Amino acid sequence: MAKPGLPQGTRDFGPEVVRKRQYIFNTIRSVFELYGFQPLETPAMENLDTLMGKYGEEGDKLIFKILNNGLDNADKHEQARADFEKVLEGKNVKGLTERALKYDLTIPFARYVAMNHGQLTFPFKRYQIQPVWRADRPQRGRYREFYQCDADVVGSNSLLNEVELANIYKDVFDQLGLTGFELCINSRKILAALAEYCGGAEKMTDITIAIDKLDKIGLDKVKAELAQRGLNDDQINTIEKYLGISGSNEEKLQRIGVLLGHLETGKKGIEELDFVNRQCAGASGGSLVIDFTLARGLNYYTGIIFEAKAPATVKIGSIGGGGRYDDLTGLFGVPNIPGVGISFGVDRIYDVLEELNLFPEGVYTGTQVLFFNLGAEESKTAFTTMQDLRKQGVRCELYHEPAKMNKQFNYAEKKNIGFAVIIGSQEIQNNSAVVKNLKTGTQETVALADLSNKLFI
RNA sequence: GAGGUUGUAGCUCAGUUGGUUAGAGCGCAAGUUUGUGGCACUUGAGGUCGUGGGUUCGAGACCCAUCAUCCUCCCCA
Repeated sequence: MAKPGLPQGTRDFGPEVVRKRQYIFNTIRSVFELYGFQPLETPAMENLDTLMGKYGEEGDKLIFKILNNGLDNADKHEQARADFEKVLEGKNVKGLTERALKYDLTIPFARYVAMNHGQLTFPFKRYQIQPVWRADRPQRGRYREFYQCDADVVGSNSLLNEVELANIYKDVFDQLGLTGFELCINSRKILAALAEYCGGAEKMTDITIAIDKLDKIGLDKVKAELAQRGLNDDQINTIEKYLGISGSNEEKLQRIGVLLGHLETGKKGIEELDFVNRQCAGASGGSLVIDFTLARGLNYYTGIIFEAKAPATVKIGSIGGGGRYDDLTGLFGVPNIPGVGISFGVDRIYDVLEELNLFPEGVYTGTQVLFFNLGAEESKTAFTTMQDLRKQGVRCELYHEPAKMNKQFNYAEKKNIGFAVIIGSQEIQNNSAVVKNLKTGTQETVALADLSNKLFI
């Protein structure tokens, strides 16, 4: 028999880990609900052509494709072989792969909105917490299956939505105790204006990809990359000026105005940032940072973009991101539905909380009371007593077989159970039970009838 | 897609320039203790050294291949 194993980049989650993950999910979900977002779920798989071409050239390569069933059918052999030849040339063929695992939650959501826009009440605010898959090479903080938690508002152009989303980030990270996170914000319009100003509007993607790496590789390497991507010295000098902008949010806005304020798109972008910055200043404190180097890879963003960064001490980088897309459903034939959304990367948030030791004690609690099993007769009484407690909402279990107390204590210890209820022959005679607090070691004898009045915490 | 790292007990890892019977800690089981745990002590179980070839009198160690893993780049959460 082959050794059991997991597909690369996937993980099992044991009981403790699930509890901790649930803690994160619940925190995020409750904040989403608090802001009036409604839940949505979409299938694990989508039609391949729903996904292809939405994430850029690199993204297409990272989509997990699903091999069609029934290819071994003799009638289809010839067609399958021909199709395979095409795949070897790097093409996608419906005959072989019609479906794919979803790559993110935004495109499936756009597909859903496009299919249901007639029935939806706009603005439609939905949140979605589901796994997504990427055929990436796994490494630190990067998996092939991971969860995203998205919240999007579609059908509204108001920048108030951006403000709300920024505050959701703050609320969630505050509740998780993750002080020191940074919410970086920029506008694609400013990036577009920069490209336009350089005289290379069509080079916007090249420019954004390069400058996004500034904090990672440094100015010199960014300039080298810009040159390699076909920008001339003049253009690079302008970009260097742009990247050199620093100071407080207000100072940055003032300085970018000098550089790009004369351009229509630039002016708009600055107004957007200014509005969000002002609105958040009171509410969300100092966590909002205007960062002109923030670019984000996904092509469909058109306005404000967000990126939540873990505290610098944890070298894990982005723990969430999002932005505005003016015409997402246009890709699916339904134009003029604007939207803005954000995403939390739970797997990375988990790693950050773990590293900073921020999980609260409470997440580890499971069973509250272990009933000892001291024999066939004794365990009958224990069982009925236990069922009474369960009706009161106390989480209980009965040791699965008669055993030495030693063993049963150890079991309780391992499972971090707070109380033992011991019912032996003596207790049965007196209609009582011994309740022992396993943390403190103190114990008392309680009448069976009074047991349900006890608080096992 | 490119580059590198590591694979030895359930887990974390030692294992010298190639040499007889492959070790430790933790965990597990039993006992000291037949109704009171955590500690301590004693004893025990558990390995085809990732897999397949090769070099050698002799390979856990050296060579080749292969699989897996983790990490870096690309890109991303």
